Amino acid sequence: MKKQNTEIRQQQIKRAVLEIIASEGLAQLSTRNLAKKIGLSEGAIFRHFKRKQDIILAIIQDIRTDMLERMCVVARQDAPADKRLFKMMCIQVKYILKNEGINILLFSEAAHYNDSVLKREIHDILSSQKKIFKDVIKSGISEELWSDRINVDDVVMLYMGIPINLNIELVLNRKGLKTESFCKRMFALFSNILINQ
Amino acid sequence: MKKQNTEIRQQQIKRAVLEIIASEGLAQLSTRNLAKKIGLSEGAIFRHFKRKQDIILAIIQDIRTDMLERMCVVARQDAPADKRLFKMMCIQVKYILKNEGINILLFSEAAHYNDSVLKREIHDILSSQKKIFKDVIKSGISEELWSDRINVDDVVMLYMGIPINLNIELVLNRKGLKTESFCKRMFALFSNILINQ
DNA sequence: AATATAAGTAAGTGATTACTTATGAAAAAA
DNA sequence: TTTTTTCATAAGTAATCACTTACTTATATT
Repeated sequence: MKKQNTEIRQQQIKRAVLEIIASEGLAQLSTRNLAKKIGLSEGAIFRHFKRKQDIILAIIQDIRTDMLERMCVVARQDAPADKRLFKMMCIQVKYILKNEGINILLFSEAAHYNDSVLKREIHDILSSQKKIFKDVIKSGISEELWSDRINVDDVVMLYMGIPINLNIELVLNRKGLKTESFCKRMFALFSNILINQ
Repeated sequence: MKKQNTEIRQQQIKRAVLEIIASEGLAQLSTRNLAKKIGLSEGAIFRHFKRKQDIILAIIQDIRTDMLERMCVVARQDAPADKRLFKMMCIQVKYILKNEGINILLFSEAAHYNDSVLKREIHDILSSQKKIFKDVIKSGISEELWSDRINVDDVVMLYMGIPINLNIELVLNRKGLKTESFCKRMFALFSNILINQ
Protein backbone atom coordinates (compact mmCIF):
# COMPACT_ATOMS: atom_id res chain seq x y z
CA MET A 1 0.00 0.00 0.00
CA LYS A 2 1.33 3.39 -1.05
CA LYS A 3 2.17 5.72 1.77
CA GLN A 4 -0.24 8.58 2.52
CA ASN A 5 -0.08 11.25 5.17
CA THR A 6 -2.20 11.07 8.30
CA GLU A 7 -4.79 13.62 7.18
CA ILE A 8 -5.68 11.69 4.05
CA ARG A 9 -5.76 8.40 5.94
CA GLN A 10 -7.98 9.87 8.67
CA GLN A 11 -10.48 10.96 6.02
CA GLN A 12 -10.40 7.49 4.44
CA ILE A 13 -10.86 5.80 7.80
CA LYS A 14 -13.82 8.01 8.78
CA ARG A 15 -15.50 7.41 5.43
CA ALA A 16 -14.99 3.65 5.75
CA VAL A 17 -16.50 3.70 9.25
CA LEU A 18 -19.66 5.36 7.96
CA GLU A 19 -19.90 2.91 5.07
CA ILE A 20 -19.57 -0.08 7.38
CA ILE A 21 -22.15 1.25 9.84
CA ALA A 22 -24.64 1.97 7.06
CA SER A 23 -24.22 -1.31 5.20
CA GLU A 24 -23.25 -3.89 7.81
CA GLY A 25 -24.22 -2.47 11.22
CA LEU A 26 -22.28 -1.26 14.23
CA ALA A 27 -21.32 -4.75 15.39
CA GLN A 28 -19.32 -5.23 12.18
CA LEU A 29 -17.28 -2.13 12.88
CA SER A 30 -14.17 -3.97 14.01
CA THR A 31 -10.70 -2.62 13.38
CA ARG A 32 -10.03 -5.73 11.29
CA ASN A 33 -13.06 -5.15 9.06
CA LEU A 34 -12.24 -1.46 8.88
CA ALA A 35 -8.67 -2.09 7.72
CA LYS A 36 -9.90 -4.61 5.14
CA LYS A 37 -12.39 -2.07 3.76
CA ILE A 38 -9.64 0.50 3.16
CA GLY A 39 -7.05 -2.01 2.06
CA LEU A 40 -4.66 -1.20 4.89
CA SER A 41 -3.27 -3.41 7.61
CA GLU A 42 -4.98 -3.33 10.99
CA GLY A 43 -1.95 -1.82 12.69
CA ALA A 44 -1.93 1.12 10.29
CA ILE A 45 -5.31 2.26 11.67
CA PHE A 46 -3.66 2.85 15.04
CA ARG A 47 -0.99 5.03 13.52
CA HIS A 48 -3.65 7.54 12.48
CA PHE A 49 -6.03 7.22 15.42
CA LYS A 50 -4.74 6.34 18.87
CA ARG A 51 -7.91 4.49 19.87
CA LYS A 52 -10.90 3.20 17.95
CA GLN A 53 -13.17 5.52 19.95
CA ASP A 54 -11.24 8.53 18.64
CA ILE A 55 -12.52 7.75 15.15
CA ILE A 56 -16.11 7.94 16.38
CA LEU A 57 -15.37 11.22 18.17
CA ALA A 58 -13.85 12.66 14.99
CA ILE A 59 -16.98 11.69 13.06
CA ILE A 60 -19.15 13.43 15.64
CA GLN A 61 -17.05 16.54 15.11
CA ASP A 62 -17.83 16.24 11.38
CA ILE A 63 -21.56 16.12 12.16
CA ARG A 64 -21.07 19.39 14.02
CA THR A 65 -19.47 21.12 11.04
CA ASP A 66 -21.60 19.50 8.33
CA MET A 67 -24.99 19.92 9.93
CA LEU A 68 -25.00 22.06 13.07
CA GLU A 69 -22.87 24.89 11.74
CA ARG A 70 -24.87 25.09 8.53
CA MET A 71 -28.07 25.27 10.54
CA CYS A 72 -26.51 27.98 12.65
CA VAL A 73 -25.62 30.04 9.58
CA VAL A 74 -29.21 29.90 8.34
CA ALA A 75 -30.54 30.77 11.79
CA ARG A 76 -28.54 34.01 11.73
CA GLN A 77 -29.59 35.07 8.24
CA ASP A 78 -31.55 38.29 7.72
CA ALA A 79 -34.87 36.73 6.78
CA PRO A 80 -38.27 36.17 8.42
CA ALA A 81 -38.17 33.55 11.16
CA ASP A 82 -40.56 31.20 9.37
CA LYS A 83 -38.33 31.12 6.29
CA ARG A 84 -35.29 30.45 8.45
CA LEU A 85 -37.09 27.71 10.39
CA PHE A 86 -38.08 25.97 7.17
CA LYS A 87 -34.55 26.12 5.79
CA MET A 88 -33.16 24.73 9.05
CA MET A 89 -35.61 21.85 9.01
CA CYS A 90 -34.60 21.10 5.43
CA ILE A 91 -30.89 21.06 6.26
CA GLN A 92 -31.52 18.70 9.13
CA VAL A 93 -33.88 16.35 7.29
CA LYS A 94 -31.64 16.22 4.22
CA TYR A 95 -28.62 15.47 6.38
CA ILE A 96 -30.45 12.66 8.17
CA LEU A 97 -31.70 11.13 4.93
CA LYS A 98 -28.29 11.46 3.26
CA ASN A 99 -26.53 9.86 6.21
CA GLU A 100 -29.14 7.18 6.86
CA GLY A 101 -29.68 7.72 10.54
CA ILE A 102 -26.01 7.96 11.33
CA ASN A 103 -26.51 10.12 14.40
CA ILE A 104 -28.94 7.71 16.01
CA LEU A 105 -26.46 4.93 15.30
CA LEU A 106 -23.84 6.90 17.15
CA PHE A 107 -26.35 7.24 19.95
CA SER A 108 -26.64 3.46 19.91
CA GLU A 109 -22.88 3.17 20.19
CA ALA A 110 -22.92 5.51 23.18
CA ALA A 111 -25.71 3.53 24.82
CA HIS A 112 -24.05 0.23 24.08
CA TYR A 113 -20.73 1.02 25.67
CA ASN A 114 -22.31 3.31 28.31
CA ASP A 115 -19.55 5.67 27.25
CA SER A 116 -19.83 8.94 29.13
CA VAL A 117 -17.67 10.93 26.69
CA LEU A 118 -19.72 9.76 23.73
CA LYS A 119 -22.96 10.37 25.61
CA ARG A 120 -21.87 13.87 26.41
CA GLU A 121 -21.04 14.59 22.78
CA ILE A 122 -24.42 13.37 21.54
CA HIS A 123 -26.16 15.30 24.31
CA ASP A 124 -24.27 18.46 23.33
CA ILE A 125 -25.30 18.14 19.70
CA LEU A 126 -28.95 17.71 20.66
CA SER A 127 -28.74 20.66 23.06
CA SER A 128 -27.18 22.86 20.40
CA GLN A 129 -29.95 22.00 17.97
CA LYS A 130 -32.53 22.88 20.58
CA LYS A 131 -30.87 26.19 21.30
CA ILE A 132 -30.75 27.17 17.63
CA PHE A 133 -34.43 26.36 17.21
CA LYS A 134 -35.36 28.08 20.42
CA ASP A 135 -33.73 31.30 19.29
CA VAL A 136 -35.45 31.26 15.91
CA ILE A 137 -38.84 30.62 17.49
CA LYS A 138 -38.30 33.47 19.94
CA SER A 139 -37.29 35.66 17.04
CA GLY A 140 -40.50 34.69 15.23
CA ILE A 141 -42.50 35.70 18.28
CA SER A 142 -40.88 39.17 18.37
CA GLU A 143 -41.56 39.47 14.66
CA GLU A 144 -45.20 38.76 15.58
CA LEU A 145 -45.29 35.83 13.20
CA TRP A 146 -46.22 33.47 16.01
CA SER A 147 -48.28 33.59 19.16
CA ASP A 148 -46.59 34.98 22.26
CA ARG A 149 -48.51 32.51 24.40
CA ILE A 150 -46.42 29.54 23.34
CA ASN A 151 -44.09 27.81 25.77
CA VAL A 152 -40.90 27.81 23.75
CA ASP A 153 -39.31 24.89 25.63
CA ASP A 154 -42.33 22.65 25.14
CA VAL A 155 -42.59 23.48 21.46
CA VAL A 156 -38.89 22.84 20.89
CA MET A 157 -39.16 19.48 22.61
CA LEU A 158 -42.10 18.68 20.37
CA TYR A 159 -40.07 19.71 17.35
CA MET A 160 -37.06 17.60 18.32
CA GLY A 161 -39.24 14.52 18.06
CA ILE A 162 -39.46 15.00 14.30
CA PRO A 163 -35.81 14.41 13.36
CA ILE A 164 -35.37 11.77 16.07
CA ASN A 165 -38.44 9.93 14.81
CA LEU A 166 -37.08 10.13 11.28
CA ASN A 167 -33.75 8.70 12.38
CA ILE A 168 -35.37 5.82 14.20
CA GLU A 169 -37.68 4.95 11.34
CA LEU A 170 -34.74 4.93 8.94
CA VAL A 171 -32.84 2.53 11.18
CA LEU A 172 -35.90 0.30 11.50
CA ASN A 173 -36.13 0.12 7.70
CA ARG A 174 -39.35 1.99 7.31
CA LYS A 175 -40.72 1.76 3.81
CA GLY A 176 -42.89 4.25 2.02
CA LEU A 177 -41.54 7.42 3.56
CA LYS A 178 -42.36 10.24 1.18
CA THR A 179 -39.06 12.06 1.50
CA GLU A 180 -39.98 14.86 -0.90
CA SER A 181 -43.04 16.07 0.84
CA PHE A 182 -41.85 15.24 4.35
CA CYS A 183 -40.28 18.62 5.04
CA LYS A 184 -43.21 20.66 3.75
CA ARG A 185 -45.79 18.59 5.64
CA MET A 186 -43.92 18.79 8.90
CA PHE A 187 -43.32 22.50 8.49
CA ALA A 188 -46.98 23.14 7.77
CA LEU A 189 -48.01 21.16 10.82
CA PHE A 190 -45.48 22.93 12.96
CA SER A 191 -46.47 26.38 11.67
CA ASN A 192 -50.04 25.74 12.73
CA ILE A 193 -48.86 24.94 16.22
CA LEU A 194 -46.78 28.11 16.41
CA ILE A 195 -49.61 30.30 15.14
CA ASN A 196 -52.52 28.76 17.03
CA GLN A 197 -51.09 28.25 20.51
CA MET B 1 -27.08 -23.47 43.80
CA LYS B 2 -30.47 -24.89 44.66
CA LYS B 3 -32.42 -26.22 41.73
CA GLN B 4 -35.35 -24.14 40.44
CA ASN B 5 -37.70 -24.80 37.56
CA THR B 6 -37.29 -23.06 34.20
CA GLU B 7 -40.10 -20.55 34.71
CA ILE B 8 -38.58 -19.14 37.88
CA ARG B 9 -35.11 -19.07 36.37
CA GLN B 10 -36.37 -17.32 33.23
CA GLN B 11 -37.88 -14.59 35.39
CA GLN B 12 -34.62 -14.23 37.31
CA ILE B 13 -32.59 -14.07 34.12
CA LYS B 14 -34.84 -11.43 32.54
CA ARG B 15 -34.70 -9.30 35.67
CA ALA B 16 -30.91 -9.59 35.81
CA VAL B 17 -30.65 -8.55 32.15
CA LEU B 18 -32.62 -5.36 32.83
CA GLU B 19 -30.50 -4.60 35.89
CA ILE B 20 -27.25 -5.02 33.97
CA ILE B 21 -28.45 -2.87 31.06
CA ALA B 22 -29.59 -0.10 33.40
CA SER B 23 -26.52 -0.05 35.62
CA GLU B 24 -23.62 -1.20 33.44
CA GLY B 25 -24.69 -0.74 29.81
CA LEU B 26 -25.49 -3.12 26.98
CA ALA B 27 -21.87 -4.01 26.34
CA GLN B 28 -21.60 -5.56 29.80
CA LEU B 29 -24.52 -7.84 29.05
CA SER B 30 -22.39 -10.95 28.53
CA THR B 31 -23.63 -14.40 29.44
CA ARG B 32 -20.73 -14.61 31.89
CA ASN B 33 -21.69 -11.38 33.67
CA LEU B 34 -25.34 -12.40 33.60
CA ALA B 35 -24.64 -15.75 35.25
CA LYS B 36 -22.48 -14.06 37.88
CA LYS B 37 -25.28 -11.59 38.69
CA ILE B 38 -27.74 -14.41 39.38
CA GLY B 39 -25.20 -16.67 41.03
CA LEU B 40 -25.59 -19.43 38.47
CA SER B 41 -23.02 -20.99 36.19
CA GLU B 42 -22.84 -19.70 32.63
CA GLY B 43 -23.95 -23.04 31.21
CA ALA B 44 -27.14 -22.96 33.28
CA ILE B 45 -28.31 -19.85 31.38
CA PHE B 46 -28.42 -21.90 28.20
CA ARG B 47 -30.55 -24.55 29.84
CA HIS B 48 -33.34 -21.96 30.25
CA PHE B 49 -32.88 -19.93 27.07
CA LYS B 50 -31.57 -21.56 23.89
CA ARG B 51 -29.79 -18.42 22.70
CA LYS B 52 -28.89 -15.13 24.35
CA GLN B 53 -31.09 -13.29 21.87
CA ASP B 54 -34.11 -15.24 23.08
CA ILE B 55 -33.80 -13.50 26.46
CA ILE B 56 -34.08 -10.11 24.75
CA LEU B 57 -37.09 -11.29 22.74
CA ALA B 58 -38.78 -12.51 25.93
CA ILE B 59 -38.21 -9.10 27.51
CA ILE B 60 -39.77 -7.38 24.51
CA GLN B 61 -42.79 -9.60 24.97
CA ASP B 62 -42.96 -8.35 28.57
CA ILE B 63 -42.97 -4.74 27.33
CA ARG B 64 -45.96 -5.67 25.20
CA THR B 65 -47.94 -7.02 28.13
CA ASP B 66 -46.78 -4.48 30.73
CA MET B 67 -47.18 -1.33 28.65
CA LEU B 68 -48.94 -1.84 25.32
CA GLU B 69 -51.80 -3.99 26.58
CA ARG B 70 -52.51 -1.63 29.46
CA MET B 71 -52.61 1.30 27.04
CA CYS B 72 -54.95 -0.69 24.86
CA VAL B 73 -57.32 -1.35 27.75
CA VAL B 74 -57.52 2.38 28.53
CA ALA B 75 -58.04 3.23 24.86
CA ARG B 76 -61.14 1.04 24.80
CA GLN B 77 -62.68 2.44 27.98
CA ASP B 78 -66.03 4.21 27.87
CA ALA B 79 -64.77 7.73 28.56
CA PRO B 80 -64.21 10.95 26.58
CA ALA B 81 -61.27 10.69 24.18
CA ASP B 82 -59.28 13.43 25.93
CA LYS B 83 -59.48 11.59 29.25
CA ARG B 84 -58.38 8.37 27.59
CA LEU B 85 -55.52 10.10 25.77
CA PHE B 86 -54.22 11.58 29.00
CA LYS B 87 -54.37 8.22 30.80
CA MET B 88 -52.51 6.55 27.92
CA MET B 89 -49.79 9.18 27.98
CA CYS B 90 -49.43 8.65 31.72
CA ILE B 91 -49.11 4.87 31.38
CA GLN B 92 -46.44 5.32 28.73
CA VAL B 93 -44.46 8.02 30.53
CA LYS B 94 -44.58 6.17 33.85
CA TYR B 95 -43.41 2.99 32.17
CA ILE B 96 -40.51 4.77 30.49
CA LEU B 97 -39.44 6.47 33.71
CA LYS B 98 -39.78 3.27 35.73
CA ASN B 99 -37.75 1.29 33.21
CA GLU B 100 -35.17 3.99 32.49
CA GLY B 101 -35.35 4.06 28.76
CA ILE B 102 -35.28 0.30 28.41
CA ASN B 103 -37.05 0.26 25.06
CA ILE B 104 -34.62 2.67 23.44
CA LEU B 105 -31.80 0.52 24.80
CA LEU B 106 -33.35 -2.47 23.11
CA PHE B 107 -33.51 -0.34 19.98
CA SER B 108 -29.79 0.24 20.40
CA GLU B 109 -29.24 -3.48 20.64
CA ALA B 110 -31.20 -3.99 17.43
CA ALA B 111 -29.23 -1.28 15.67
CA HIS B 112 -25.93 -2.57 16.97
CA TYR B 113 -26.31 -6.10 15.75
CA ASN B 114 -28.38 -5.03 12.72
CA ASP B 115 -30.69 -7.79 13.85
CA SER B 116 -33.73 -7.98 11.60
CA VAL B 117 -35.86 -9.98 14.06
CA LEU B 118 -35.19 -7.51 16.85
CA LYS B 119 -35.74 -4.55 14.52
CA ARG B 120 -39.05 -5.99 13.47
CA GLU B 121 -40.15 -6.43 17.09
CA ILE B 122 -39.30 -2.83 18.02
CA HIS B 123 -40.98 -1.58 14.85
CA ASP B 124 -44.12 -3.55 15.69
CA ILE B 125 -44.27 -2.07 19.18
CA LEU B 126 -43.94 1.47 17.80
CA SER B 127 -46.57 0.77 15.14
CA SER B 128 -48.97 -0.61 17.71
CA GLN B 129 -48.55 2.49 19.85
CA LYS B 130 -49.26 4.68 16.85
CA LYS B 131 -52.36 2.71 15.97
CA ILE B 132 -53.77 2.98 19.48
CA PHE B 133 -53.24 6.76 19.53
CA LYS B 134 -54.59 7.16 16.05
CA ASP B 135 -57.83 5.45 16.99
CA VAL B 136 -58.29 7.57 20.10
CA ILE B 137 -57.64 10.78 18.19
CA LYS B 138 -60.14 9.77 15.52
CA SER B 139 -62.61 8.97 18.25
CA GLY B 140 -62.04 12.42 19.75
CA ILE B 141 -62.77 13.98 16.38
CA SER B 142 -66.10 12.14 16.10
CA GLU B 143 -66.89 13.24 19.62
CA GLU B 144 -66.27 16.78 18.33
CA LEU B 145 -63.65 17.35 21.01
CA TRP B 146 -61.02 18.11 18.41
CA SER B 147 -60.84 19.75 15.02
CA ASP B 148 -61.76 17.60 12.02
CA ARG B 149 -59.16 19.43 9.95
CA ILE B 150 -56.22 17.70 11.60
CA ASN B 151 -54.12 15.20 9.69
CA VAL B 152 -54.18 12.26 12.09
CA ASP B 153 -50.99 10.67 10.76
CA ASP B 154 -48.99 13.87 11.13
CA VAL B 155 -50.26 14.51 14.63
CA VAL B 156 -49.51 10.95 15.73
CA MET B 157 -45.99 11.24 14.35
CA LEU B 158 -45.59 14.46 16.30
CA TYR B 159 -46.89 12.76 19.41
CA MET B 160 -44.54 9.80 19.08
CA GLY B 161 -41.63 12.18 19.41
CA ILE B 162 -42.56 12.81 23.05
CA PRO B 163 -41.90 9.34 24.50
CA ILE B 164 -38.94 8.75 22.20
CA ASN B 165 -37.41 12.04 23.27
CA LEU B 166 -37.98 11.11 26.88
CA ASN B 167 -36.27 7.76 26.38
CA ILE B 168 -33.27 9.35 24.74
CA GLU B 169 -32.87 12.01 27.38
CA LEU B 170 -33.01 9.38 30.10
CA VAL B 171 -30.23 7.40 28.41
CA LEU B 172 -28.16 10.53 27.98
CA ASN B 173 -28.42 11.21 31.73
CA ARG B 174 -30.56 14.27 31.56
CA LYS B 175 -30.86 15.98 34.89
CA GLY B 176 -33.67 18.18 36.12
CA LEU B 177 -36.56 16.50 34.35
CA LYS B 178 -39.69 17.47 36.23
CA THR B 179 -41.33 14.06 36.11
CA GLU B 180 -44.44 15.08 37.98
CA SER B 181 -45.51 17.89 35.74
CA PHE B 182 -44.18 16.35 32.54
CA CYS B 183 -47.36 14.49 31.66
CA LYS B 184 -49.67 17.41 32.32
CA ARG B 185 -47.53 19.89 30.39
CA MET B 186 -47.22 17.64 27.38
CA PHE B 187 -50.92 16.83 27.42
CA ALA B 188 -51.83 20.52 27.61
CA LEU B 189 -49.53 21.29 24.69
CA PHE B 190 -50.91 18.43 22.69
CA SER B 191 -54.52 19.32 23.44
CA ASN B 192 -53.96 22.79 22.03
CA ILE B 193 -52.67 21.24 18.84
CA LEU B 194 -55.66 18.96 18.53
CA ILE B 195 -58.14 21.76 19.17
CA ASN B 196 -56.56 24.53 17.13
CA GLN B 197 -55.52 22.76 13.95
C1' DA C 1 -36.74 -48.30 46.40
C1' DA C 2 -35.67 -47.91 41.67
C1' DT C 3 -35.81 -45.04 37.76
C1' DA C 4 -36.35 -41.13 34.77
C1' DT C 5 -35.91 -36.43 34.10
C1' DA C 6 -34.80 -31.76 34.81
C1' DA C 7 -31.29 -28.60 36.53
C1' DG C 8 -26.86 -27.91 37.85
C1' DT C 9 -21.46 -27.50 37.23
C1' DA C 10 -16.41 -27.09 35.57
C1' DA C 11 -13.87 -26.81 31.93
C1' DG C 12 -13.60 -26.43 27.79
C1' DT C 13 -14.49 -24.72 22.31
C1' DG C 14 -12.93 -21.73 18.35
C1' DA C 15 -13.71 -17.21 16.99
C1' DT C 16 -13.12 -12.46 17.57
C1' DT C 17 -11.83 -8.25 19.91
C1' DA C 18 -8.81 -3.81 20.38
C1' DC C 19 -4.38 -2.98 20.44
C1' DT C 20 1.12 -3.75 20.35
C1' DT C 21 5.67 -4.96 18.84
C1' DA C 22 9.49 -5.62 15.81
C1' DT C 23 10.99 -4.65 11.51
C1' DG C 24 11.46 -2.61 7.06
C1' DA C 25 10.83 0.67 3.39
C1' DA C 26 9.48 5.04 1.21
C1' DA C 27 9.70 9.86 1.42
C1' DA C 28 11.51 14.12 3.19
C1' DA C 29 15.18 16.75 5.20
C1' DA C 30 19.95 17.41 5.90
C1' DT D 1 24.13 11.29 -0.69
C1' DT D 2 23.23 10.40 3.90
C1' DT D 3 20.23 10.77 7.66
C1' DT D 4 15.87 11.22 9.80
C1' DT D 5 11.18 10.78 10.00
C1' DT D 6 6.93 8.88 8.73
C1' DC D 7 4.08 5.15 7.24
C1' DA D 8 3.35 0.43 6.45
C1' DT D 9 3.14 -4.53 7.63
C1' DA D 10 3.13 -9.35 9.65
C1' DA D 11 2.63 -11.49 13.51
C1' DG D 12 1.81 -11.33 17.61
C1' DT D 13 -0.84 -10.19 22.58
C1' DA D 14 -4.22 -11.21 26.39
C1' DA D 15 -8.93 -10.79 26.99
C1' DT D 16 -13.52 -11.73 25.99
C1' DC D 17 -17.39 -13.61 23.46
C1' DA D 18 -21.55 -16.99 22.93
C1' DC D 19 -22.07 -21.43 23.32
C1' DT D 20 -20.96 -26.75 24.15
C1' DT D 21 -19.56 -30.91 26.29
C1' DA D 22 -19.24 -34.37 29.71
C1' DC D 23 -20.65 -35.30 33.74
C1' DT D 24 -23.12 -34.87 38.46
C1' DT D 25 -26.99 -34.28 41.49
C1' DA D 26 -31.57 -33.13 43.17
C1' DT D 27 -36.32 -33.97 42.60
C1' DA D 28 -40.54 -36.21 40.90
C1' DT D 29 -42.69 -40.38 39.16
C1' DT D 30 -43.39 -45.11 38.94
